Amino acid sequence: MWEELRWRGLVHVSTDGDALKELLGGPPITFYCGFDPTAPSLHLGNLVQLLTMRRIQLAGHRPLGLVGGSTGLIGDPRPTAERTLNTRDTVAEWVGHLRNQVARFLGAEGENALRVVNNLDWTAPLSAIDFLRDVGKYFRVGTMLKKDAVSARLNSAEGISFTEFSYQVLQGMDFLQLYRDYGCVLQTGGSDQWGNLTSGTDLIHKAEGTSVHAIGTPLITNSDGTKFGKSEGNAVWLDPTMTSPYAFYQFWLNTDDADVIFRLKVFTFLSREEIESLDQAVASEPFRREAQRALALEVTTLVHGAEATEAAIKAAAALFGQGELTELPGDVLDAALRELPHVTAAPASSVAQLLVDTGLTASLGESRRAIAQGGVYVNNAKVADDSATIGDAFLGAGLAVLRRGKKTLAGVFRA
RNA sequence: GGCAAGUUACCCAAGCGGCCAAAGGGAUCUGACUGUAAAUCAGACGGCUCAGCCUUCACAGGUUCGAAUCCUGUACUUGCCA
Repeated sequence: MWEELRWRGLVHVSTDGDALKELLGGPPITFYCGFDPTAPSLHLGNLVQLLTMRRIQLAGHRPLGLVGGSTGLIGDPRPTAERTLNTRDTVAEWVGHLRNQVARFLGAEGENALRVVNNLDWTAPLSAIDFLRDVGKYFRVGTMLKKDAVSARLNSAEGISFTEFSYQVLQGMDFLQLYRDYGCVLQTGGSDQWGNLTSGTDLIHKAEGTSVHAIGTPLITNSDGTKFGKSEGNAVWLDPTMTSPYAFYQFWLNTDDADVIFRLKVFTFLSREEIESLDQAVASEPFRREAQRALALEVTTLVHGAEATEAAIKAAAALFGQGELTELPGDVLDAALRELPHVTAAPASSVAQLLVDTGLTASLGESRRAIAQGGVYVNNAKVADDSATIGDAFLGAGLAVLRRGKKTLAGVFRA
């Protein structure tokens, strides 16, 4: 198991490797990973953790999925800037969403079924005095200041609030609580969380005299230096209402050659042999994008299921196909457009406004610019005039394909 | 609590009375080339009823024909001292 994780590149930092190897190769242990509600949905960064947990679960170990009902109210310090606090209601609502998402990826059946816990359950009843006496005494300020996230902020013009500074203590408490309640001896998380992970192992060492473990997975980056997990500048979410399965599939399909093998290791359950064979394919026939197709298929199926994935593939085939749109059966095109952002509109609607309505552009000015730059198409015909209306461009079934650039599409249905 | 410095568009960062919708870099978008890659080159990058107009340079007032630039107050941030 340990070797498997290492081969997939999932271990960036960890506590003692030999001990972990033994632990993961031995009888079932209980381990946990936490997810803070910073948004209504988890994103691709969280997916790394979810799949890592699943791998460890498949080796027979018992996962605890922690949702950060309390830590989400405090905010994990980011290196750049202080977070804006969300209301308690908002956080509580997001916690609910995260619970469901976490449950989707981890088996709920059998000996080592997923158990979901919420750190608000043990944090909320704690008084400030108890917190400072029973927990605070174990933490040395010098150590706390050395954590990367904290020191980065201290050295910045932004500074850090006491609230965010305290975050590591809360996360340390979580690990201790889970150790006591469930015998949890391993925590996984992103390597940017390393300071918070060790906060827990240190606390348990001091409070209980036991050594427990932590694994930090690497931060996923793109080889060209841009930020991973952004499509069109927006985050890629696991929630299908926030990122459609179609957009999700497209995101993976557009993976850079230089990154695709690494992604397959991290984000799919394909075997070593299968991935190595795809590696060959990238080297010998890159233009076929076999590895990208496999990646997009696997990950979309994991997150959205086989049915939604099939619809996304069919939609892509229809919209990116070589043939004329008019030659496509009406129902195929109709289904494809429903996978995309779409609106209904009257023939008198201007193309520029429809671009805004479908989210292809952010403002009319941007629409005009895009048209002037020759980047807007209706049913694959370039729009030349920024005052154009959708007019009679509707195809037989009363729909039209709006495109910006090469691959950003939207559907328009006749009102 | 005292003293000092700072707050510019998505991010970093210039500007220090008119030539400023505001240099430069990054990110992003479009075009060319391609494989719905990458790299490279070119253009765009506040909003609009777009040869013009409107709203921006922390916030609120003021000085001035004219302010991102000067003055006053407020908020926030940082550093040093207590």
